[in-house]
Amino acid sequence: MSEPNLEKLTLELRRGVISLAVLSQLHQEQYGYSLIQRLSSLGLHVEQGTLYPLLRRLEDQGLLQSDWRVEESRPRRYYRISPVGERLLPALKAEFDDLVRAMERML
Amino acid sequence: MSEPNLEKLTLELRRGVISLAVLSQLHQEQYGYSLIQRLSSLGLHVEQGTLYPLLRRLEDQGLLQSDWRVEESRPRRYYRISPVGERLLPALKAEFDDLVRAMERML
DNA sequence: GACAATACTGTGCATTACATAGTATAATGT
DNA sequence: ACATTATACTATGTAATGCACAGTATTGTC
Repeated sequence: MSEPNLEKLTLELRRGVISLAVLSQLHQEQYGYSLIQRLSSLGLHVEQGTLYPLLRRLEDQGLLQSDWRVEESRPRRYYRISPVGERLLPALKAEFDDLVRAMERML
Repeated sequence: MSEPNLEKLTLELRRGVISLAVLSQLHQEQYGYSLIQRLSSLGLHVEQGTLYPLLRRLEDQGLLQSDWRVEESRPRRYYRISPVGERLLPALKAEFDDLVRAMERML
């Protein structure tokens, strides 16, 4: 019998919503580090090793846009949601709401 | 650029909650096939290839118990939540509620 | 000048939903 | 009587991804 791990299960719970959370926060542009702090302040803790690859994946899929800026005190890559992402976000929100309602019927 | 796939994202969304949904429905014992139908009627569609391995994993982790019955018309494996699962379920529910609240703050 | 905070990149592992295929029995239709 | 559908499960392989871990480098702060 393998360990019954609450953390493993909650990990899976969080997993799905992270993309949604990221997309929802990038109407205003953000760089990775600031986004981590923002999500954290909203109650969603995401590791660097999770967020940075995720941002690259989402950009690779065309849902985000980014540019690298060196003018500021420190070089940063700024991300914002793309038009494709804007179109997709409401559908994803709707899916999430459906899921929440389904879970409410169960619990 | 790889395809921006809504299905891929919603897949990830559903992924985490499936375990929670399964645990929540097994206060009354169920066999796999009936559970699939029950979840489906509640709005959560789960494939056989997802549920059967999941049931075995959850049992392997000690969150479920099962027994194989041949007396009935057709042999079936009945699952129900274990005492360990009962203890863990409220914590998992709480995590889910936290997540939902965090998402509400974002969307 | 040591230390923490900031900001990013890269590699590798473990987990898991699903696709797909296969097995087998019971119920239903014609 | 026979075909089809619904029931019920097992098994294998793949792709995706969160995180651990390691590394790089700059900027405050004490």
